[in-house]
Amino acid sequence: MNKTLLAELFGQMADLMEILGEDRFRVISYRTASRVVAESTADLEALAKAGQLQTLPGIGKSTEAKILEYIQTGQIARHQELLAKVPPGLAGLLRLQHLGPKTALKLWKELDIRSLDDLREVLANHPERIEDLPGMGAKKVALLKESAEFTTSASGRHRIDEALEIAAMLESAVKACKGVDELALAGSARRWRETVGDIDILVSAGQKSAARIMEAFRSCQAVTKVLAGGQTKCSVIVNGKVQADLRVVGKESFGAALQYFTGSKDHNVALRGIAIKHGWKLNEYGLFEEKEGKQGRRIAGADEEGIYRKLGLAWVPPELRENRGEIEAAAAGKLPRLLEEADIQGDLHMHTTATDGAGSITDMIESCRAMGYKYLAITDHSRSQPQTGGLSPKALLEHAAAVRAAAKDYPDMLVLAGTECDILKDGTLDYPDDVLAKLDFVLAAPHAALNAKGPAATERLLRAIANPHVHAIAHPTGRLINERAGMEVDIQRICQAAAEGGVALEVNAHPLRLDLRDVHVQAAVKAGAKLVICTDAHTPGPAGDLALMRYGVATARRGWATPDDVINAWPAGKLRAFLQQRRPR
DNA sequence: GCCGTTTTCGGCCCGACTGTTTTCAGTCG
Repeated sequence: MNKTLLAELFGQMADLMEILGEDRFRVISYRTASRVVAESTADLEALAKAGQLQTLPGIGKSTEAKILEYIQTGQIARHQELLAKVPPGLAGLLRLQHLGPKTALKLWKELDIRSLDDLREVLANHPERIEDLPGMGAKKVALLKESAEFTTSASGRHRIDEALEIAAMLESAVKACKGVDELALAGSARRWRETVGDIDILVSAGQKSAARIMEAFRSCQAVTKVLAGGQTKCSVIVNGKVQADLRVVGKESFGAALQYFTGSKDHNVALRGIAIKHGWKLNEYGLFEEKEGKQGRRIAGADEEGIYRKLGLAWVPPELRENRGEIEAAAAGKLPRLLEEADIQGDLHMHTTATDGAGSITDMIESCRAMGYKYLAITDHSRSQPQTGGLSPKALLEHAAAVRAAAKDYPDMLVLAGTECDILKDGTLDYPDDVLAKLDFVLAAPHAALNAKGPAATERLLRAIANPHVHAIAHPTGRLINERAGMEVDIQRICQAAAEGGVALEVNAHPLRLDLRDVHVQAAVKAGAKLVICTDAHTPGPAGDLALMRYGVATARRGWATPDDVINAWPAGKLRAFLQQRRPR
């Protein structure tokens, strides 16, 4: 069964139902089902067999029946019914900005527009037909033209590192403005999601300064277009591709606005539900008492902590705000002490000039020392990666000797001679066991045949985990964000095997990889598997690739990882003991 | 369609901005 396809199916059903004007809460249910299926790390078929699907939040009787139907027949009758009522391409119109379900319905019924291509054709040749529809006009047509173009050229989500770079530029421009009291990054960037749809910046300032701050924001050099600009809110496009929003609120509302605009939406909806139970109302201006349906006294709002406290919750780190159990944990005082960047004691995945790295062995040791690390591992590529200059067994052993020789000059550092050894297609390793046995640290990693799905991909990793010389699996799925989906594996089996075998799973910190991803980390933590967070550095210097550690730490935090779960947050002695228990006796 | 320390029925988050309007509907986050 394909989870991604099932999730898309539920999403498309929601779109079609929305166009048909069906009950909006029912539509929300289908969107929830889509998200839960997409994010689930559980084996849905096993859950289905056990009659346990309804234990998933947001999955009830009706959705369970539809999942069962999908497993058995590969389709859902209700989906087919919807497709019979609405042209399937119509849902594609909803991807456009300024075009929602009502407009899509109107375009179809009045002008027989059935797809994005149809819409483009009419916009190009007969725009007056759209302009003359009730509720439409010249400006609306111009907006649609623009978003039809934008959707092909520059839509979608942007990598977190790219988003943070743009955010920093915007922040410094706004910060320089007089009258800015507080400034913070909000949205999914503050939550450190792996991709960001748009950048949200929040400022507190007096009313008199708001207009000037807006102006500073929209006149930033990199701003290529202003989408909207009101009294308190301004939306722009930066570098022709990334949307950024600025909101200005009063000081008394800054915490409420920060909470509100940080999201996620699901987290906020749950918080609002708690407020309602108390007879209060929560919005971006504060937490308010309500009297006879009217907004009463503000009881919190200046800072986030106050809002969570009033609602009976511990303050929730932004990385956890996805409504994946953090609210229950915050209510019970059981939020984990999340891993922090300062906990990291070393980096165990990096390359040198021996293969495709840019620094020498000593460059990398010096760089790690400058990072304040206590240990590192040099892990160059194996022979099946000829494009990287992968090492033959003989070259590998010579390289290991060179690493150990260099390490003698650094008695304060633990330097491990290692490898990033290919996991071949059948799950065997690129070096024989007797070669691997001579190393201090063996990272095994899949590099080729990365579009494998199902049991074969899972078995491949399980076989690598079973090798007694392997200490950790690097970038286990091989996905590249926005470029390659990677292997679809049964993550729960992988985590189980890793936990039992004492093999760590890497959270590759490169913002192109972030592999394991957040929900996989959460599955690993739950299974008791240990993690190792590494940068896969190919350049030396504390400002080079080694500095990417923060993305890995953030991803681990999003998966609820504590320092105890992460072997390179441990002291050197404990790490050594962990690695040595793998040695076959 | 889901869900339940007020509920198995009756709720389900809330406000800003825009365009086409003349008090509001649609879209967005």
